[in-house]
Amino acid sequence: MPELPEVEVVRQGLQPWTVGRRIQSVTVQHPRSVRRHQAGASDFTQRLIGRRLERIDRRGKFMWWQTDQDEALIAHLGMSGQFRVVGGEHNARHERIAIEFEDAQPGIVFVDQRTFGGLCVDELITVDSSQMPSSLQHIARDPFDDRFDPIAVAHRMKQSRSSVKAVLLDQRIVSGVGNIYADESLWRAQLCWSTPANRIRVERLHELLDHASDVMTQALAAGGTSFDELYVNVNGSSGYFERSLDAYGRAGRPCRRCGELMVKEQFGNRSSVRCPNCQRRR
DNA sequence: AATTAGCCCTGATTGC
DNA sequence: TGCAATCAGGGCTAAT
Repeated sequence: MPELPEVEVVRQGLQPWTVGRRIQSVTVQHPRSVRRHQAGASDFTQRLIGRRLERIDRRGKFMWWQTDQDEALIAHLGMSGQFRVVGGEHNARHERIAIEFEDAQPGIVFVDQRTFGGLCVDELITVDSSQMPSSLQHIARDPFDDRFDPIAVAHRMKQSRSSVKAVLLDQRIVSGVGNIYADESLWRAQLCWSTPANRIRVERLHELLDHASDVMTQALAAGGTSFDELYVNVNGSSGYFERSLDAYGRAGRPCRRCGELMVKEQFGNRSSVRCPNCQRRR
């Protein structure tokens, strides 16, 4: 499940292969992968052909290229999206969109088994002195953003009666955190996922955000978390942060802090793993 | 307005 | 053995 560190690995991997190059052709092989582009697949293609990609940015789990027409080519990996650099013939399983460039260098393909991810073209606007795609205005700054304000975000979290995990996953409050790094952050902060955010001292919420930033920084340094071939870098290589995970995927195994057996619990229609001893339910 | 449940999707795994 | 149910879950929409 690509979250902020995995998306950042992909962004950095794509940069040298895409920025400064002009698009020659775009092939949409699956309509669902451009469903966010309201005007349809042919409009998507027409807006991109002949455009030069100027730079690639990211906020939370979204990334986008700025084109020489000052539009944004937005990408979200969803659950299983990948970008692969391909030279010559390519026909990968679950290949959804292919982009070729005017020079003779390799193109890129968007591969996505479950098609939760996708691409679209959108206008760029300036919000709060940051340039970003219009359709991503509701996405809050992530902990890697220079202007991320953990004190303000902690106070915003403190106002919610939802569970602290639901708030941590709310991309309108803080972006980039998904189920893996939410469980990791809560384990480090010794908080139970179900505790209402407004019942937690704001100082502890601030600490939780610091843990989130730390664990994602460490995951990025390790090249991200890979469980299987569903998350890989543009060259097909996997990250190795999985071996460093303390909570996610460790149900039934001893807590690395106290030795108690970790438990898996239902959280909405997904799951949470916590230590029943050092992440006590209030 | 705030919060939560449900939907989309495919393939590996589990259960009968 | 074979088929069906289950699980994974981000982001959006609908319902409460």
